[in-house]
Amino acid sequence: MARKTKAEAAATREALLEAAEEVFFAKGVARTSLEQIARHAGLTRGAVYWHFKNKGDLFMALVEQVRMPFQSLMDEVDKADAELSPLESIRLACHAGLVRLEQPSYQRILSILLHRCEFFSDINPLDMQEQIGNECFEEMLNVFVLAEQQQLLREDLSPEIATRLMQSMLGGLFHDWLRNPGAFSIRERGGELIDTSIRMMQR
Amino acid sequence: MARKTKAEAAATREALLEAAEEVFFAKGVARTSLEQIARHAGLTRGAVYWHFKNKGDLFMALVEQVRMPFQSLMDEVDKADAELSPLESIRLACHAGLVRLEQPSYQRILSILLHRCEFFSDINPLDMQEQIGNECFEEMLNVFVLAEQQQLLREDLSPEIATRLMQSMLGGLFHDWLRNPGAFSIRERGGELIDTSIRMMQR
DNA sequence: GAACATTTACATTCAAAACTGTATGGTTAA
DNA sequence: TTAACCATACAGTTTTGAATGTAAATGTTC
Repeated sequence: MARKTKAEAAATREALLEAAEEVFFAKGVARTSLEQIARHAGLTRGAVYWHFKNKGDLFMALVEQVRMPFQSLMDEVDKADAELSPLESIRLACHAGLVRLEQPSYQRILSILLHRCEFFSDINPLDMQEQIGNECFEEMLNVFVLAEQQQLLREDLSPEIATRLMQSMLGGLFHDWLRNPGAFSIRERGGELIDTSIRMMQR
Repeated sequence: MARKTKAEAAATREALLEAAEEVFFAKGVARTSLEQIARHAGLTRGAVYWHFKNKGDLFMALVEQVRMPFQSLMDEVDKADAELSPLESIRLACHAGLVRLEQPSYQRILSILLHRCEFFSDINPLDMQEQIGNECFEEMLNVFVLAEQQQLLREDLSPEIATRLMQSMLGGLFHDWLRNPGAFSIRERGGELIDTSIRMMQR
């Protein structure tokens, strides 16, 4: 095969990732072969083995794209309005997270990670799930601590429990929704749950 | 091989299910072969193909064991004390659910269903997850409606939203915990979340 | 800047392993 | 005697990783 330019090579790498995303989503990770991915991208397994070490490596590269730290959502909100109360900031940041979920690619990769893959030879998707969750937890906790310092939280609610409540609720919601995104609107139902949660939490 | 008595045959069927449970849990469903399951039970693939049609059939038989309708938890609570307020009934039923999760077999099968299996040829674990969730939802909703009729719920909280909040929160909690049951005590953390949720929900 | 050498970016081919489903065989409970 | 219960043997497919081929892009030298 003729050698491609660096830009073309990068493009085929992207094409492989996109193909993997689609086939993984459609058939699950375990039941898709590298052959199928390559063909779906109009290439052969040679290309796959050139750009990635193996299936696990390809999977890792795919999931690397979905890091959604809570911090960036907060920044997004703070930039729009710097004078928000901590609870309102959390509320809006959660809403911003829902908006991001409307991006189809984002949706598919998250769905693959949560519902369409198992163990791997040396890859453990559960660890990735946990890592992403922990990052968000730490960042949200800081804001809830701020809310408590300003005496905005109910007296019988600690920042730790508040954070866990939000995390678990959102996590469960995402799981349910990604299982069947057509069943209901995530912005609508998620928005309701977020708003009522925050409302119940404030003093 | 010599023919076994009916009781012995039933015992080997159970042994196969138990072996499947352990190997599925340890290696994930996709990456375990029927050979491995049979050997782990001290048998051969012949036994597997006699008792089950194929891997999907074996998987179905395994998951059939974990139906946990919310109703049975409520009954369990009602039997202990018939004069409970609806909110207290829900609270105790959720606690009872946490207790059931301590049963190792229960834990493993649920973990397989949630985290250790993908699609199948004709089996879709996501449908099972959804079905189990929906059953619990309907039953819990009824009790929350009762709570509203007795004016025990916050005025700004509908029974539907209350139910969804509890469901999502518990679902997210289970997912997190089953990912790594050693990380924290489900009864402790789950108990906290349940209690605070109910407390925040009441008028 | 032209000629040459070297990599790159894949396609193609090959051997090996793993897994499945079925078919067959043997023994004993019914 | 029959057929349940399971072991064993067999054929077939699928997938993987590595080896090999190759033409163009890139680097190097003068």
